[in-house]
Amino acid sequence: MKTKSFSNMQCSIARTLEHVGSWWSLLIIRDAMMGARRFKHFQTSLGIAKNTLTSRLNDLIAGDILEKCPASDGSNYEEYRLTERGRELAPVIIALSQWGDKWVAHEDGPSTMITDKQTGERLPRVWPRRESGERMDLKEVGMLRAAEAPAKVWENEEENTDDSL
Amino acid sequence: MKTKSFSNMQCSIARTLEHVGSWWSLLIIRDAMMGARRFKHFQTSLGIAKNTLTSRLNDLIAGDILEKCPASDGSNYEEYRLTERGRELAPVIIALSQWGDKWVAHEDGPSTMITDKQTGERLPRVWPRRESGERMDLKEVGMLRAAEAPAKVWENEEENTDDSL
DNA sequence: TTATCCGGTTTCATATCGCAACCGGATACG
DNA sequence: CGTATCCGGTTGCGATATGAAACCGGATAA
Repeated sequence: MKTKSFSNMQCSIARTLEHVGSWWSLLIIRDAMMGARRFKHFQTSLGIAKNTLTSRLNDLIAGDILEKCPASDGSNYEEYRLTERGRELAPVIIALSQWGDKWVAHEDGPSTMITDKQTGERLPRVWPRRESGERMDLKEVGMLRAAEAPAKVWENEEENTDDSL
Repeated sequence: MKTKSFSNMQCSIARTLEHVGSWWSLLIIRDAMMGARRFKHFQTSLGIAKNTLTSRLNDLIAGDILEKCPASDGSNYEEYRLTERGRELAPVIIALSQWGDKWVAHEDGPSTMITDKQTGERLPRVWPRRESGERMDLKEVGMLRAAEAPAKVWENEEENTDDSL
């Protein structure tokens, strides 16, 4: 028996989690975004078992999030680099980081700062906005079932169907 | 032997994943954001095993992401609702959804639309921006180790230390 | 030429998860 | 009132995922 796969679900969130939803994946991607390239970087930074790391790295390569390429330092080894798909996960990583900073901060303060490289300033929170760039209130955001999608099981109930965002 | 915990890590991303990093957590939160309230809603929508769902719901309650409160439909049952902490995970959910829409879309199209309730329009992508609201290029975003944090293991190497975002 | 580093693989014990059966209290039905 | 069904679980079991430690072959360093 396999652990259930999300890949057949139509939902984009489920399909994304199929790629990055296991325990270590997002931390590996975080380290890659912070400059980790080599097996040992990930291994010592994360304290992950080597076989598990091998497995997760291969999954990320199979999902085209990372790619293996010749080491940039001249050695014969290879290194792991983010693909564009991988780099575009930055909003997810940043959102997770900022939520953690606000709600579950470590007593010593955050260990990672997400900044504007030009100014060195910390970025404002990644947040839903209108086309104009204006920040939205969460109450203004709708998460709706697309017309073609199967009905939510809790729809057509007596009460209401508004989402609670 | 337990699966390794992230809670002792200083990194906010790891600390957040401690709450929402297991396979089902974010899908449960997604369903809650789309209006799911009752045990059976989650169970039939996700196709998750009941004991696993019980476990995940209790974890989310322990993490103050969900709370149990009397049912709004007058029955004697209870229902699960997002706390404010939970609602503030919306940027994470939206970022995951939008990444999936772009990179791993289902052939039938996305099943979930994230919209502006006022206009019904789809939201632009959640993305790092400056205080002004201007969208940033990922190359302009820095993910830096805070001064107090332990050094990254790949720092002080011959090559360079710029991150690759 | 020997020792160490690097990036793994293998083996084994434990932990997590899916599945199906069961269960007790609440509700619905006749 | 009596029985059946719904709801929200719990229990037991087998399969999968993970961690720890030992081992390994090729590249590099001394």
